[in-house]
Amino acid sequence: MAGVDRSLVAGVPVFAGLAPEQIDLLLQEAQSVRYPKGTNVFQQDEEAHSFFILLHGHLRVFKLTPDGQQVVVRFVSPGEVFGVAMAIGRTTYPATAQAVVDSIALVWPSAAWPRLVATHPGLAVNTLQTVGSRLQDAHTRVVEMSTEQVERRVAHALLRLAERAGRKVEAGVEIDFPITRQDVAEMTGTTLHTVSRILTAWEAQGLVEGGRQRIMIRDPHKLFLLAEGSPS
Amino acid sequence: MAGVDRSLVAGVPVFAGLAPEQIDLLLQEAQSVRYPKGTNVFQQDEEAHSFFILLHGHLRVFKLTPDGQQVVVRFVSPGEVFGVAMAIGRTTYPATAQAVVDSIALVWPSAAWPRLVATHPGLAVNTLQTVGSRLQDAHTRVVEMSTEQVERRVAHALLRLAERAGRKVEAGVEIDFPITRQDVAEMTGTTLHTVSRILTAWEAQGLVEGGRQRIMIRDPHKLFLLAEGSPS
DNA sequence: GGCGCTCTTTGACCCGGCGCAAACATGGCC
DNA sequence: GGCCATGTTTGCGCCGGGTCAAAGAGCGCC
Repeated sequence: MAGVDRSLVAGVPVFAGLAPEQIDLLLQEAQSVRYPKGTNVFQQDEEAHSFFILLHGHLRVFKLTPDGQQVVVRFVSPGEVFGVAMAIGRTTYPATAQAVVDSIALVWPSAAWPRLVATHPGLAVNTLQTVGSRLQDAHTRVVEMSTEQVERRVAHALLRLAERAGRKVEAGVEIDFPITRQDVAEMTGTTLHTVSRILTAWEAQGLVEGGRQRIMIRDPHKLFLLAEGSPS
Repeated sequence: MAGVDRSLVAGVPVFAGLAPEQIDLLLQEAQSVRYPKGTNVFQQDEEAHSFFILLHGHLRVFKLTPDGQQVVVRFVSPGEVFGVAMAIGRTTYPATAQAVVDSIALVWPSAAWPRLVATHPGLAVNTLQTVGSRLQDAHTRVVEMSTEQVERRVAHALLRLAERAGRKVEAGVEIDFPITRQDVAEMTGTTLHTVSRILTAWEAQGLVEGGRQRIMIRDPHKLFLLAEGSPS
C-alpha cells in the first residue's frame, strides 16, 4: 500500500520536470492496486472517485452506446495516466476501463486533485499536455474516419498499436497484449468480419501474421505505405 | 491595441475564478486584431506563434488531408480560446482557422504562455478543462461516426451547431453564421450531395428550413428524436 | 441590372462493406 | 485428453450512400 518506490514512475511523462521530493510526496498519497484480467478499473457514468497511473499490464478503454455497441477509445500502456475525469471537469467517467491482462495501477482519490495541482503546479501543465495529445489522436481518428476507407483505417490503427504497445520479436513487431478482430473493428468503425477478411488478405501477402487474439506485423514499412494510400 | 476592457471577457470560461486584477494583467499583454471574412487566423503546420480568444465573429477550424480533402474540426464562437497549440505541447498548429465572417480576436504571443501559467496557476487548470471538453466532443464524434448512419450524424451535428451558435428567431433556431452543405458534410464525414438530399427531405417534413449558406431548425425536438434514432 | 461565380438540387448508376449464416479453429478447464 | 466457450474465417446477397453529371438558384460585383 504505502511506500511506492520512486523508480516505478521514473519515466512517467505526467511527472516530468517535478523534483524527486515532490514525486515522493505525490506517491505517498497513492495506493497500488491489482486488477485481474477482465475486471473493470472503472465504469462509464460511474462517479469519478479516483484517477490512476498504470504500472503494469494493459487496459482497454471503451464507450458503450445506448443500443449496446462498444467503441474502443484507446488502449492504456504502463506509464500512462488515465481516469482523469475530475481534472477535465467531469464528475463521472466518460468510458469504461477494463484490464485485458492482469494489471497494476497507482490510485489517487479524485478529491485530492485540486490540492495536488495547487501544491504542484507542474502537474496541471503536464496533464494539459497529456490530454492535448489525446485530443490530437482523437482528431486524427476523426479525419481518418471521414476520409479513408476501411483498409487504410485498419492499417493506421495497427501501426499505432505497434508503436505504442509493440514488442519486437524475431519476425516483426507483435502487439503486446491479447487483442481480438472485434477490438480492431471497434477501433476503426467497422465489423469483425471485415477486419478478418482484411487481415487474411494481408497475411497472404506476408504483411502480417495472425492468430487467436494475436496480431504480428511482419512488414511495418509495407503496411505504412498501404496506410498512406500508396497505390499498390 | 493596449487597454482592452475587462468587460469584453467577462464570461470567458478560461478566465473563470481569476481575480479581476489578474485578468487585467493578462489583458495588458494581449493585442486585439481584426480578421476579415475569408482570411486565415493561422494555418495548419505553421509555427504556433500565438494563442487567441475570439471576441467577435465566427471561425471555421479545419484539417487538410494530404490528398486535399478538408475535415471541419469545429466552429469557434465568441468567448472561446483557440490556437492553444503551445499549451498542449505542440510547436505548430494542427489545423487552419479561417474567419467565416469578419472577426476580432485577442492575441497573445505563445512565448508568453509559460510565464502566464506560472504567474496565474488557475489558467492551466481552466485550459485543462477547456481542452478536456474538446476531447469529449472529439470522442463523441468518433462514437457517432462508428455507430450511426449519415442521417443521424447530420442531425447531431446540426443540434450541436444550434446549441453553440444558434440564434433564436420567430420560427425556430438559426445557425448564426454562413454555413454551406459542404461544411456540414465535412463535419459529418459525408458528401455535400448526401447532406443536400437529407436537408431537402427534412424541409419537406417541416423539420428544417434551408437557403444559401443558411440552415434554420424549425423543430428541434423532432430533430432530436431523429438524432437519437427514435424509429419514425 | 445583368453577368458570372458559388452554392444547391436532383437523377442515375454502382460498389464497398455490412448483415446474416454457418462452419471451423484454439485454448482453457475439468 | 476431451468438452465447451470464445474467437475466427468465409460465402452470399443486398443497400446506403458515394460518384459522376448536369441543371437550377442566389448573390455579389462591375
